Amino acid sequence: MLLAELVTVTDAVAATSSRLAKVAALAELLRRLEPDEIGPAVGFLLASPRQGRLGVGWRSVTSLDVAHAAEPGLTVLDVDAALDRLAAAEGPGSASARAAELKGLAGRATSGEWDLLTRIMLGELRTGALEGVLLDAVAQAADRAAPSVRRAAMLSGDVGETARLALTGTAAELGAVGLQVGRPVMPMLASTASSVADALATIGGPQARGAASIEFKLDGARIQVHRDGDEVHVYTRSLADITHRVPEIVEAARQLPAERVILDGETLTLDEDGAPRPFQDTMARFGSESEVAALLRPWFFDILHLDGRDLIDEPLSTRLEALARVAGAARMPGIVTDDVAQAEAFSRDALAAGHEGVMVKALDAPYAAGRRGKSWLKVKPVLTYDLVVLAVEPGSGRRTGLLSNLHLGALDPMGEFGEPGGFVMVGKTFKGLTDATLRWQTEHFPTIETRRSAYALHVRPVTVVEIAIDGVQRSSRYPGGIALRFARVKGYRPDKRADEADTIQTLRALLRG
DNA sequence: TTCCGACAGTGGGGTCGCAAT
DNA sequence: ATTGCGACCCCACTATCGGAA
Repeated sequence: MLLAELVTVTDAVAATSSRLAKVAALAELLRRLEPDEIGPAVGFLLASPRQGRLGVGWRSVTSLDVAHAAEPGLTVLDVDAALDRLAAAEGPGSASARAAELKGLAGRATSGEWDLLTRIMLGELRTGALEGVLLDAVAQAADRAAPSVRRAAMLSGDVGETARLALTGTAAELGAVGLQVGRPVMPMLASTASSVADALATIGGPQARGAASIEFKLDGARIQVHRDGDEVHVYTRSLADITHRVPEIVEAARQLPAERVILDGETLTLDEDGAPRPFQDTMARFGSESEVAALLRPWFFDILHLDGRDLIDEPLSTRLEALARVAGAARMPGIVTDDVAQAEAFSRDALAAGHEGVMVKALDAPYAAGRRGKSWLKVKPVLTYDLVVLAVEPGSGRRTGLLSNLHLGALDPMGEFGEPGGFVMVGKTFKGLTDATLRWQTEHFPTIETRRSAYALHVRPVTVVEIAIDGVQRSSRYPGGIALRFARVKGYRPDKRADEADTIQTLRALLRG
């Protein structure tokens, strides 16, 4: 198949807001693919090529200057082969080898094809169709039930292979795709609740008769651990195999009293007193190839398979019983209760121990791989501060033409970081903005503009905005030495003056809890 | 007819390894 | 030795479509 056909279809998909129309257009395309084109094409449609990391980012794409082809000629398999060569380049000279490969590809592509190719390589198509819509399209094209396609994709962790199987295999083969020890599963995800009481009410239902599992929520990295005898693999949330980086977790898995097991959990590093280290310190270890002093410790909160028995379709209550037999000291602290006061007390314990908060989970729910449903709710404390807008950046995509991303400053009353009474930038945010707020920003900020830079409109520091954050972290980027974590807008505060804003000292005090 | 679950988009912070400088 | 890039860990929130109620 020609790449140009994907251009036509993805343009059509982007042009309609109807998901049914997107699914129909994608299904029609999928039906026309040859079997060996399905894997590559699905990778393109998800902007997640099957080759994985290509070593190609925004910089390498935009620094190219090539004349494009006048007529389409590239096929899906041509592009797949070019991406193979890009992914294979490493070592000295690899950057120029990749640049040459990119240049060759760009020269063979029409400008429309190159536009699609760059979006594929940069990982964002923005056509309003990703995994969910594409899986529906696969089901439609293959004439299979959507849930069976989705389940196969989630349990195999591989949408491309699932599409190939659905389109070329039998329904029975698709239905036979299941858990396999050693092959990662898309992890189950959580929604957010505003309080433990709310979470318990949601989980327990209107009558709140059902109890829930309340568990510590740790500020670390998600891990999925597979053990088959002495063979152990550790995967990240995005299913990357990081076994070689975490020997201490491999060793811990080998100590478990089970032969074949799949566990879901979280890992982080502790300080000498056994208190959790900041997320940044955990990431320094988790992201590193080399062994350093700080050891990662695993905590397991779920079990998907135990010694020949799949548990994903069992209720959480059954899975927790199995986990209790296997995990020992590596079991995530948790209680089962229907009592709000008891759950809240447990949440306070989690926070007192230095953790993020708690998870509240429905005991009757199966392990819904790849789903972000209401069966798991996270509850974390939210802090709010009044900060001052220093600049605004124009938005992109559906925020094109609107002023979107805010630069936020804290008051510096003593002039520790500049003029007394000035402001120190502590982060940015684009979150929490409604369409109405975006329109208001776009009208308001030009009226107090002081200067424009390449990326932002700088304004007089007079606009106070209430910002919610989860906390602060060390920063080498910002002059105050801290950055906001997960900042989002709660609302503008026209009733407040800038000199009433919260101070950099107040925010810095959060660093040490 | 209204409600709500699921999805996609819009970007934020930091950390690492690696190649180029 | 330093710098810039790419990859990837954490993440909140709003708008929208279309099936469920």
